[in-house]
Amino acid sequence: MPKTILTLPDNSSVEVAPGTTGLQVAEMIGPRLAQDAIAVKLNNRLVDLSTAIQEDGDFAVLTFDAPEGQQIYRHSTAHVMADAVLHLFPEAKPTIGPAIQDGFYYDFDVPEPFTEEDLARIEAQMQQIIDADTPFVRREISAQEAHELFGDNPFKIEMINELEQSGEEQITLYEHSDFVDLCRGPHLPSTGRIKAFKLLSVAGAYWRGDESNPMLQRIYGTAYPDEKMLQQHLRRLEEAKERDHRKLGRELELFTFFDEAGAGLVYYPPNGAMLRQIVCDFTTQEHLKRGYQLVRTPHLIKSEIWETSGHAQQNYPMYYTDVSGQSYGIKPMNCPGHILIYKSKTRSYRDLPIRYFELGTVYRHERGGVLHGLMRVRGFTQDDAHIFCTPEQLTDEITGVIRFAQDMLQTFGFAEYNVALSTKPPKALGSDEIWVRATNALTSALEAAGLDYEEKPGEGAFYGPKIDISIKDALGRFWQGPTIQCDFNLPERFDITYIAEDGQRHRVVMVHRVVLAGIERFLGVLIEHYGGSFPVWLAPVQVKVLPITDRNLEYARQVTAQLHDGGFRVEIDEAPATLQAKIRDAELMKIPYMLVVGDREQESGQVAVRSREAGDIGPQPLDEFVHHLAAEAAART
RNA sequence: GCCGGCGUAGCUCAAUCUGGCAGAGCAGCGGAAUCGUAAUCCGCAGGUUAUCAGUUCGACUCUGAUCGCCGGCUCCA
Repeated sequence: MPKTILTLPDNSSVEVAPGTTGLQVAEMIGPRLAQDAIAVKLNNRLVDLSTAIQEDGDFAVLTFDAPEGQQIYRHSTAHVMADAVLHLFPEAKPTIGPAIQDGFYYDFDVPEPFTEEDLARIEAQMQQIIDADTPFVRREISAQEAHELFGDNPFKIEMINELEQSGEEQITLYEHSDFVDLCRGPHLPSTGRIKAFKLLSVAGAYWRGDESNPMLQRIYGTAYPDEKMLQQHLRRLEEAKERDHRKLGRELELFTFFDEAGAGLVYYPPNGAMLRQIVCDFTTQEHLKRGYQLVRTPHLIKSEIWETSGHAQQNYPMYYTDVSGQSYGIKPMNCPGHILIYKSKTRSYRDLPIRYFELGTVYRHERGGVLHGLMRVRGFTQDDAHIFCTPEQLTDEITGVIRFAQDMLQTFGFAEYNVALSTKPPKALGSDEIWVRATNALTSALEAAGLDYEEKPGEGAFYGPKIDISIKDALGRFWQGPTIQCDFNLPERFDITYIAEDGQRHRVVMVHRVVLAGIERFLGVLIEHYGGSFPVWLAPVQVKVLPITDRNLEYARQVTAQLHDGGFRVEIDEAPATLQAKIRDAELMKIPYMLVVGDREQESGQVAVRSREAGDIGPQPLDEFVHHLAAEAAART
């Protein structure tokens, strides 16, 4: 009797009769696994638990622990949601409903947008469908049949046409009870397997993300294998709200916007301006250490330069101003300014690489709907540098930038990041040779740094390949961080060259790179990462001195002055309030250290230290505290 | 820019649905109290209800436009 041999993830293998289903194999491995099983991965293909296995190969049972398992679980929930929506809104046309990070959505074409109230009704209907526990059934039909089945849904017809064009002969359907959807699958065995779900929000979304297409109504939701995990997820969302940099920014007086002064334009009151300055000073010093040279370029540049750079023709969202018949563009990027400085002299190969650094403030007219606190603004400052080098120097330069970025991220407490390499897009400038060379430089630099990276083929800019690093914050969310872009375009447009050993002019290679990237966005991420509780080296106010009574004011002022003279950021709370009230105020402002000074401290020349993290840690001589504080600040922890 | 939801004191919110004198807590200011590790007490002040226009005897409330914010789409550092 023939046997099918399956190799399990632990490299052991099992032999089963051909036609055994994935679920049966899972049962053989263990009843618990069978219970948790969502689908099966067979030779890297995802299949239903009910699929009969006819081939040898690698076999894995997917549970919710696997990313694919989560996606399948949630996508099945999306089907159930679509079913519920059609029950309640028979005129709705379902379109697509994929699983996404932490959940799923489904887009519908409906005459009237859904309301928040509709979500509760849809949830109730979904629960009924789940309680009915009907199986998800896979079915394959011909394209012809699919056209008939989905004839009244132009979105599904569009997808069917595309499937046909890509050579699919059979169209796969999944159905449960009377709901049928075009779907590759796989799915859960039955609706009853969905244990905990919640619909979260409604929003408009364009069909296929293209704004020339009709706008659909999207419902976001999430699903987990048990109520506890769902509640945990919802708590994380609540926690994220508490750490929202917009809320903390107001409470800690870090930044603000003025409705009357313009959207997306940031104002920094003293605390925020101090934090920003600390970050800017730090990145400037770190650049200087690494052989970058400081340059400075104006905010206004004649529009002709923006024509040379190509921004004007691209309709880049720039601000322009016209004075006495001369048009100026407010810079949306720092590169042209740096290029002008480079071009102001003839450069020899001996001069290269040249690394120009500027905390460059740029303005971009971002569309109204995309502005978001500090994360997306219209005026922002980049820790921007441009490296002008020879093709041979590219690998070393990029390696240096990656190391730099790693150091900086570590200092700010970001331990994890994702790295993406975007390569040559279909429409690109520059020779194949230079693209290969630059792409190799980027990959070998990534390998030299020992970084895992995801390759995004064809996603580079038209002018060159790039590396994007996104950083993971304390809540596990990823944010766009450092980027490194090779540029073959501007060196051509501005005709920038160097004289090589052969005495001839050669085209320079240009690298654009930011480390913290937009300082505003970086501060936003930093605020959320630390939840506003900044380490001593970053805290706008490091120490608050709290005199207990008016008798202690004079001593408290001495303590304050001594710390201030020592270079620390210190404030005194002279308000006629109780100690408890002063402590509360300082705690709410998340100040790292409070120094309580009363009669006892005054007599002994000490300070009673209260730390944000550890609470009351008792009296000590001021010198001892200063020593400790200086060490903590210097360690940047 | 698009879809939807919003905009009341510095902040958090009431009154808006059903048009009829805009109200509270915190913060602020004044005073009393001088207190030992997360809110002392009393008092005062604070508003062209985002802006502009319309409907109405009368608009925070209804309508429209503009500005701004929020959740998304798209874009992006």
